Amino acid sequence: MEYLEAKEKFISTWGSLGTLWGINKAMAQIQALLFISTKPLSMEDIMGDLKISRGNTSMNLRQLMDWGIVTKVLVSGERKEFFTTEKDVQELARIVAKERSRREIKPVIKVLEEVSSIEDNGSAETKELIKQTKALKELTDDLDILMNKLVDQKQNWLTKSVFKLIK
Amino acid sequence: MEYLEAKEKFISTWGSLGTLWGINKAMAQIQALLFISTKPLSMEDIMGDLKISRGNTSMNLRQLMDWGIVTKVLVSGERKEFFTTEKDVQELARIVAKERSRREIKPVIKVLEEVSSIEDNGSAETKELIKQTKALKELTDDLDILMNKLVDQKQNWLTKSVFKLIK
DNA sequence: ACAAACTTTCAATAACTATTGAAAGTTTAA
DNA sequence: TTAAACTTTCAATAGTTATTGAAAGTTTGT
Repeated sequence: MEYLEAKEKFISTWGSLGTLWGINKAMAQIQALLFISTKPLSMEDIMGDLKISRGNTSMNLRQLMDWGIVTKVLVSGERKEFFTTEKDVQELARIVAKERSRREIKPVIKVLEEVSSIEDNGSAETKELIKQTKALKELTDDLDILMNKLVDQKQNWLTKSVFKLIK
Repeated sequence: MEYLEAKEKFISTWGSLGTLWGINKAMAQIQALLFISTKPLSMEDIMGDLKISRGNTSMNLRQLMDWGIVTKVLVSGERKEFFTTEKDVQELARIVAKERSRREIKPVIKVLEEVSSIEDNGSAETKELIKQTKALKELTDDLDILMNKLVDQKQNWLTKSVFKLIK
């Protein structure tokens, strides 16, 4: 496989994986492109390479910056703006985990809490609703805490400590 | 909050959370409804309760059965089919983790493997592509293995062992 | 073998989400 | 202060995915 083919394969796969970590295709592709680039890229570079419009590029770069995954860099002697992404996969995972927890998991936990604490009027239906949402709340809580903790251990958390425990 | 309001809140929240675990709204809502129901429900019951069409109900029930989350049950004296979902959250998490790994993560790992093992022709671009996709491949691999292992420890895995390690 | 009771399929369409591109906005250099 | 170089915004539109509903298919009881 040639460089160009491999690059395209990577970008398109990463793009369609976007949904898995909750972002859209263009956003994931821009991130992928920056991730394997040896130097910061301008908006022109990105538009040209991914064949997407200026507007689309602008909006998705902004979102990536909101996530904290992409940052603007100044290239001296250049007027236009250039962009890079976090290059360290561990750090990338931390950011994504934190953001998804904040944006998606936390709000769900809040609803589960509310629902599971309605008053028990004695009916079987109410009892079941309380029981099941409580169980779901506890699981979601545990997973969220685990995710955040794992991802806080800055270096080598996975291989270092967790694996030996559960092998 | 009354039972009905709580029930609706739970179903709609769980439904919109569907994307988080990679299924569509109707599918997640059907599962939610079954999850808090005290008895198996028929297609009529589900259509009526969620106000969705017969076709939609049929297709999404089928998908839930493909995932292994919902099963048909026979209710004696009844001609129509009834459905229940796995009621244990731990077991539910196991099934979902296994399926997502198989359907989404494994294929991505395969592509990352292919891309990261292209021949190094010495150029900086190629070196970067190899380096970064390799790092991504290793992280994804680790997370996938971790997810599957955690979820294999049938009972209490979370609270029991992992938490004390990383607290 | 028939028909009633039920489920599945799938083409049409509705609903939603992403993308474009041109106009408006901003920054910079002279 | 002007205008060129650049970025952002957003209404229009394209593209994608979900939903409907009616026809076709299946099963069961008589």
